Amino acid sequence: MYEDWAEQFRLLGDATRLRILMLLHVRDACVCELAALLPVSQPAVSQHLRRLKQAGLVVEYRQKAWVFYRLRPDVPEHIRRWLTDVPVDPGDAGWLRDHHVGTVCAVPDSAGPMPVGQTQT
Amino acid sequence: MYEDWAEQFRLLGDATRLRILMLLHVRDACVCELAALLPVSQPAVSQHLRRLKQAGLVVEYRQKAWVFYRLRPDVPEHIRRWLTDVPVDPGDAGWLRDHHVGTVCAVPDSAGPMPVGQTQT
DNA sequence: CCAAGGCATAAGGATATGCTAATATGCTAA
DNA sequence: TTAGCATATTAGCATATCCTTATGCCTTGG
Repeated sequence: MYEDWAEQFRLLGDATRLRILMLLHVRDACVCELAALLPVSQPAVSQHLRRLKQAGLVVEYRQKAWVFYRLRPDVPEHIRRWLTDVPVDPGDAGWLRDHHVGTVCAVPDSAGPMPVGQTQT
Repeated sequence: MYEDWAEQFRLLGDATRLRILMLLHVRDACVCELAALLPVSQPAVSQHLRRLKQAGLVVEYRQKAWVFYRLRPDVPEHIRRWLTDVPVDPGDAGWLRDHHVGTVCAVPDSAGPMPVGQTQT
């Protein structure tokens, strides 16, 4: 059924949503970071993330006060290829490098995502 | 700019339009054939074809009384890859095999597309 | 030239989509 | 427990999208 495939293309067919995916391709990020970087409101970000989660492209995990999102490691092969064709915005990549949650969202102490096998700096 | 990429994904993000692309991937077809096969009106087919033409994915050429469309041979590499990931509907492929313009559209005499290096049967 | 059919375009309507503002919910830290 | 912030959800709105009907244009064959 072409409708299923069309829906997958449609999922990537929005600039904001596609940008979020590319950002998460660089590194995990929490909602407040994305909302700070993107030119849309926090609810808009949440809604996009919900769609991406329901489509099985991202997963969420809590870290301190924030909810981080990451690209699912087992994203369908073809979708991963499609995303690989899209170049990452250097500005976005730089922003992610130069900021961390504590800087952007102003909360308790400072902490970044440390989900799997990483040692705290 | 992600908007340009999103627009390309959006172009494939409609079941009817995607189906047309997959049909043209099998062989060239004229508007009346597509309108006969697809569950939408002839103007709807025309409008989809116009979008595909404007996006540079297809070209048209006249043959007798009909306007045939074909996939552009120089479609952007990445889009060709994306389309390759989508399986062709066997039913559609069969329909294209079992029908030709004269059968479907009922016009003067019989004739199929004979665009490049082919000899008339 | 005329008639007939293929095709394109225009107009209108129904639905989908993406956003914001307002609000609810949930954690965290004290 | 309570205050404060992060996030999710809801409602409403503006726009985009896709369809149909109506219509005009063009080509073909007589």
